[in-house]
Order: sequence, then C-alpha cells, then structure tokens
Amino acid sequence: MIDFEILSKSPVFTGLNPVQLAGLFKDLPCQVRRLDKNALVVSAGEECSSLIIVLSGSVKGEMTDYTGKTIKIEDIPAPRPLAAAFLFGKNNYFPVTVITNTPVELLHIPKIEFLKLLQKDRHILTNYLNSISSRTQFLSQRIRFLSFRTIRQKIAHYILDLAGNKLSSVELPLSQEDLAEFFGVTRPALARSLGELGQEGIIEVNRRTIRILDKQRMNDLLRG
Amino acid sequence: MIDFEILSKSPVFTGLNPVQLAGLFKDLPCQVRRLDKNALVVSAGEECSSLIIVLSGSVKGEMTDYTGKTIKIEDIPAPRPLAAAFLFGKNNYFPVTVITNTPVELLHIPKIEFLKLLQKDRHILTNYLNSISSRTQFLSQRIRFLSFRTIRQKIAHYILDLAGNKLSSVELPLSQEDLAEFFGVTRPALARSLGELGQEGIIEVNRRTIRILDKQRMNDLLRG
DNA sequence: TCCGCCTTGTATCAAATGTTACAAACGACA
DNA sequence: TGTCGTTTGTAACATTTGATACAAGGCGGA
Repeated sequence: MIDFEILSKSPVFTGLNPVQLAGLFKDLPCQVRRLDKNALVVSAGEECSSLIIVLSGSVKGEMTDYTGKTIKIEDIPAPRPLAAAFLFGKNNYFPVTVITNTPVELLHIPKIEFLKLLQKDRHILTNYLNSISSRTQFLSQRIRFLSFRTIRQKIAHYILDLAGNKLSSVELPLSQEDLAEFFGVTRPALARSLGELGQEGIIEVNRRTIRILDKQRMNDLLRG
Repeated sequence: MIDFEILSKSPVFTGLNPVQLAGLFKDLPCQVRRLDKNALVVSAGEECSSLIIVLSGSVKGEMTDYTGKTIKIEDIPAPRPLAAAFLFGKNNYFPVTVITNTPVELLHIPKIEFLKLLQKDRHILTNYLNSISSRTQFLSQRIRFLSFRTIRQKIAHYILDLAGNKLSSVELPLSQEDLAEFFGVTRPALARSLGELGQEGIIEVNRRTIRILDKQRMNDLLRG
C-alpha cells in the first residue's frame, strides 16, 4: 500500500492531508515498485511516461559521457519526484540514468492518470506548476550568470542582487567553494577576484562577510 | 471582443477551435487591453498575476542593466503568450520590461481564472505543461553547453550530437557567426579552434561541412 | 567578367582564468 | 589549550580566450 503520510510531504502533494490523498488515489491505476540497492530505475533516453515519486530510500541521477565514464549529477531522496520537468514537453525523455542508492519504494503514476489528478485537484495543479516553473526560473537565473564574461561581473551582479536596496553589508549564503561552482569557475580564481575588488577599495571582504564600499564602481563593473 | 480565430493559433490554445474557445471564455472575467506603439506593458519586477497573450501586433522584452542601458532580449509577436514560465513558481515576477513594438491588443487572463481553464480543458492543460516543460528542457540543454570549459569541448559535443550514429560528415546548420553566439564565444576564437582540430587531424573543415576523421579523439576531448 | 558583400581563415597581443601548491585562519572537539 | 579538518587567502606559471585587424574565398547581381 501507499504510505499517504509520506506522500503528503512530497512537493507535488503538499497541502493535502493523508485522508484526502487516499480518496484521490482510491481508484487510480498506479503502481508501487520495490527495488534493491544499486538497481537500475531508468536509463537515460527512455521515454518519460509516468511521474515517479520516491516513497522511501534514495536514488541518484547519473550521466554517461561519450567515453563511458559516469558522473553523478544529484541525489533524490524520498519523498521527491523524479524528473518532473521531463514528463511533458517536446523532449520527454529522461536526461539521466537513475540508479538506487538504497532499497527503495517508487510510486509510478501514468501520465494520463496524473493529468486527471491535475484537473481534479487545485492543490496538485498549483504545486506541480509551481515546481516546474521554479525550475525554469532557477535555470534562467543560472544562465544569466554563466553569460557574464568575467568573474568580477558575476560577483558584482551576485552581491548587488543579494544586497538589494538594503544595508551595505552582505553575508554570503554559500561557501566560496560552492559559490565558485555556481559561477562555473575555480575556487582560487574566485578568491583572487574578491581579493582584487577588496584592494581596489570597492568592497571589503572578511571571509563570508562582504561590505560594499563603493556602490557606484560596483555598478560600473557590470557594463564591462 | 476577442478574436477567437487568432487565439486558437496561440500555443496555449492550439487544438481548440474558435467555437469551443468562445464557449470556454463565455463567462470568463478577462480583459482585452489596447495599447499604442512604444507603450509600456509591464515593468521588470512587477508581479506576474495574469497570463498575457498578444492578440495582434508585437511587443518586445527589454532588460535594463545596472547602468540604465536597455538591451532588447526578444520579440513576441501575436499570438504568443508573455512570460508563461513566470506566472507560477517562487519568483513570479516579470524578468524583463515589456514595450510594444506596434499598436497591440493584449488579452489578460487572471491567474485564478487561468487555473480554472486548465482544470476544465485537457487541451489547454497539456499545451501549457508542454510549453513550460519545453522551455525547461531547452534551458537545461543550454546550460550543459555553457558549462563546458573550452571551445574544443563545445565543438566536440555539438558535432557528436549532430552526427549521432550516422555518417561521419556533418553540415553545420548555423553560420560560424551564429554558432559562436550560441556557444557564447567570439567568432575568431571559434574559427581558430576549428582550425586547430583540423590541423590535428581530428576533423576536416571545409566551410560549413565537417568530416569526423578520428571519432576516438573526439570523445577524448570531452573528458577534459 | 567585374564588383561589392558576406562568410570564413588567420595573426598578434593583452587580459582573464585554470592549475597547482602551499600557507593562514577558523571551528569543532577532545 | 592543542590538534585536526575545513575553509579561505595567495602565489607563479601555463592555457585559453577576447579584441582587433586584415586577407582570402564564395556568391550574386550589374
């Protein structure tokens, strides 16, 4: 049986209590699959024709590059869904190969049935729309960053965004390591640029705390 | 009144004929707005609380950088929707400022009403889901490209993708100029890298035609 | 055929970043 | 307090790319 307590904590089904969920799933032809550790869930390129939700355990997405080497992309623990953004759209194929990290229970909801759910329940509809929209928004943001030419520009954009109209002092929410990865650059290169901006008197860097000293020149950085 | 003939050609409403649309819109509290040329439609940062569809004419999205300079991002002609991916999600604010190119008619459907439409009609629901999902998929693809460090890697990935399992000869669908822009690099840099790969005997370049001579070394390029 | 335009090939120099390595500062914990 | 592991600061050198300029090749129209 499906554990509706867990399901109600899944991003797609939040806002519904287990009783309501049980009602919605009463006559729904969906399927729970149990797999051992290190089992193959789906291969990259397979058509994505069901919404798959991890009910217990955890799986990982892996990509195979052209050389056959596999790289881990991300972990997906319960109770998250798999590849929600690839259930619809022109290329509705799994972009990654999915392998189990632990023994898992997976809930498969066929696309058609999921569509019915979306039409039946306003919560599920908005949850799902919010979820894939947020992903689009995140990716758009990410592309903006990757499009800046220099690290100085990325830093300026990031800090100005973080500061908003508020104080001139900002606390970085990420370690330099993670920030560097987010920017798509190496960690020493990021530290160097931060150091340079500090020496030029534009900002003052103290580990994770950054004070904006010259907002005008910060803006100037962005025009290249 | 709304021209349902045009609306039926909009990505969100394809698959429905004008009569069906008229039925759906019968008691729908939506609004048609007429604007002159060069009028402001929405400012960047405004909350996105209605789905806006261009019924006639054309608008453009512009971004203002921190210096006040505006850059045109894209044109949106009738009958396309505006910022469909920003109606839902955590950051449902317009990412760009929208200005009219010509006199236009704009259809505003409040978010709540649009939700009702999605629940009422299966076509609209799948159209909309496909539309924003496709965008996510496009952006994911784009990020993969921007994440490659060197131009050689981008070229290798691009050409291997283009060639698939087929012949060893490939015709570039874009000019070098456009390809360079897609890669986010300058045109001479792209030409240089192509030339180098040619000199190394990995590929053979003849203007837009490219022959893969050494598939093994092409693959090697991708592991860095 | 000749001319002009657009695309592609090539060169040079400067700027930015990657790579690698190591030191310093901080935090948690015994 | 001292030690260990993690995060951050810095340095030197090699690569890669951007900027800019110009030449060469293809293509269509006069």
